[in-house]
Amino acid sequence: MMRNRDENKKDAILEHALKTIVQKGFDGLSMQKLAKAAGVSPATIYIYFKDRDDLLVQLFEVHMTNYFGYIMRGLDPEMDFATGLKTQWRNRADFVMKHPDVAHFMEHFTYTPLHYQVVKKIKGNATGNAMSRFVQKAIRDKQLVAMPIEVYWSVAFAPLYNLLRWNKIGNNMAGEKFKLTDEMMEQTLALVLKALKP
Amino acid sequence: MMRNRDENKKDAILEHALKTIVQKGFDGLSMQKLAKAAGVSPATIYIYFKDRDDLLVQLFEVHMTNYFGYIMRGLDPEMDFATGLKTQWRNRADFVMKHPDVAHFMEHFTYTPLHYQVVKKIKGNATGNAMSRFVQKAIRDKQLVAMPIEVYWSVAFAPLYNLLRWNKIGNNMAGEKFKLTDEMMEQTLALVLKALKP
DNA sequence: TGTAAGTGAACGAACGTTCATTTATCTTTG
DNA sequence: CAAAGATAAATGAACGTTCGTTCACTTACA
Repeated sequence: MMRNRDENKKDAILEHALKTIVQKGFDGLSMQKLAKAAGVSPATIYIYFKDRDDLLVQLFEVHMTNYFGYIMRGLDPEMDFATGLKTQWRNRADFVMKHPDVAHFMEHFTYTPLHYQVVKKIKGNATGNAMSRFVQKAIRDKQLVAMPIEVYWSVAFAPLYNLLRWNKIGNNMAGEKFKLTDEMMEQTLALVLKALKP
Repeated sequence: MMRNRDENKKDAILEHALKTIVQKGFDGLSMQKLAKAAGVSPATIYIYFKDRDDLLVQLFEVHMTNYFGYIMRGLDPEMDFATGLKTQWRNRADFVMKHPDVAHFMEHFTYTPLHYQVVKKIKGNATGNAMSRFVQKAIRDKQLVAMPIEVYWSVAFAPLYNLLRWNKIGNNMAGEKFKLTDEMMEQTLALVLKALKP
């Protein structure tokens, strides 16, 4: 009776939107140029998205969902703390290295007013729950100092993301050339483990 | 012979630009609305700024310079490591708490294409040099494990900024309500010191 | 053949920027 | 020490362009 939607079109739109935002910023993304780049009519975009904001929010949600799935790979709740943390570091680093534009976009989006309307939706998601259980078990097993989950996350992962960010930019905080090496990442993980272990 | 510029106008323009960007994002900032908000003519903006990009770059540079000055307050190169780090944590936290919009804007700007043209200018600045000397002295005095400056910065400050960011948003990584307490900050600093001390 | 996907052209609004003009304040002059 | 003259600050209106979005219409499939 009715014609099916061509999901390739939606994907093409999202893909080019991501690329443009990373290269030109949010104010460099126009619907008409995006349509041209994705090879569709401007009106087609409005079949798949309510408006520009909806497109941006969906773009973020698609990648966030995908990312949340990725970082839990090979993670076993019965793992000891150090192994589990190392696995999560590897997953997060692999993802960011493989998809630097996606990582850049997701972090950039965080500073956007649109982010506020997404934040509320992610409450009670599977990834957050799994991490929470992992941390609580490690504390119970005396492999991790007792602390609020936010303190844990900040000490455990913020240093990694910072290194990955500088690596993407190619400069450190002083504007000097910077390239992240495996050795540096291992050294940083070791320091983080030293901080967190009892 | 000539009429002097009214620097209050420039300040008003920059101030309202900052506020708008934080509230509406970069694509929410238009020159005509900005002029109206700052109480000047659109043409006046172009006396003080070459174009929109120049305005944004100058806005960033003004606040970055000011911030770099702020975080070095009360910092003595002869301080022992733990005291020096604690001082820098207090300075950075104070600034972000006192000027949350400025901090938000500066971090947001970092993800913008414009940031690339600023990064190169900051090479060899006084703040970077002072921090470098502080770290090298601490290593020499055996108060700090030897490590690249980027690893040091990431472990030393990334957790703090992460907590401050969540505090500003009012949510943690799982979308739950979050408010940063002094106790949490002290606990995090203690963990960081544990990681960095030999 | 009915229905929704998909389109190109067009809408008014808003965009960044500039132009022609006026205004304010400085230096010079008498 | 006031008036004249010079210069750049400051302006409101307007420029052409591009913006997000929609409309009237065609196309393709169930």
